[in-house]
Amino acid sequence: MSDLPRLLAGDVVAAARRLLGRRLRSEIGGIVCEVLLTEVEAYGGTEDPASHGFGGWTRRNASMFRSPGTLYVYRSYGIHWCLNAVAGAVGEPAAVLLRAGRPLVGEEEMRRRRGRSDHLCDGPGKLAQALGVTGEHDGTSLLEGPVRLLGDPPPGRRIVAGPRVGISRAADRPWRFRMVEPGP
DNA sequence: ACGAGGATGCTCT
DNA sequence: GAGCATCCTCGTC
Repeated sequence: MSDLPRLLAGDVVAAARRLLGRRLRSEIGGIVCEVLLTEVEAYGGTEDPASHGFGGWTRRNASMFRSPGTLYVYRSYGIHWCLNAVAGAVGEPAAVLLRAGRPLVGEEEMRRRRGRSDHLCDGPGKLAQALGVTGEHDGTSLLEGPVRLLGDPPPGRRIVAGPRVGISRAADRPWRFRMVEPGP
C-alpha cells in the first residue's frame, strides 16, 4: 500500500520533502539494491526556468509529461544518468530529482558497479550508477517497474532546505532538501 | 577540506 | 556551437 501517486500528484515541493526517508529499490540484472533517500530537489513545470520542462515538450523530457510516479532518467554532462520521480498533474512537467541516498541492501553490488568502496550514492550520478539505472529505464513506473519507491517516511526526520545545485537560472529557490539523520 | 580542470554526449538554438 | 539538474583526479592548505 502506498500513498505515493497521490503524494506525487500534488505540489512538487511538498512531494520532494515527503520523499525524503523513503526507500528507493532497483531490481536490475537479477540483483536487488536499495537505498534510503537522503537528498532530493524539486523542479517545477513550465514556470520553473531551471526545469527541463521549462521549454515545453522535447524528446528528452517526454517522460516528465506523463503521469506522476513515472521514472524520468536523463543523461547528465554526457556521462552520468540522473533519476527523477515525475510529479504534478499529467501534462505538467514537474519532477523530483533523486540526488543521494544511503545504502541499505546490495552494498556489495553497488561497490562493484561504482568501482570503488566509498562514495557509493552521495550524488545523483553516483546514485544511478550504484542502482544500475540507465536511460533504458526512462519512462518506467516507480510503482511497478524495475525501480521503485517504497515505504513511508520515518517520523521525526529533520529536513534542511537549501538552493539547488548546479543550475544557473532560478538558483535562488531553496528547493533542495536534505534529511538529517540523528547521530549515534 | 577545498578548488580547478577535464571528460563526454546529447539537446536545443 | 553552446550549455549543461556531474564526477573524478590531482594540486594546495
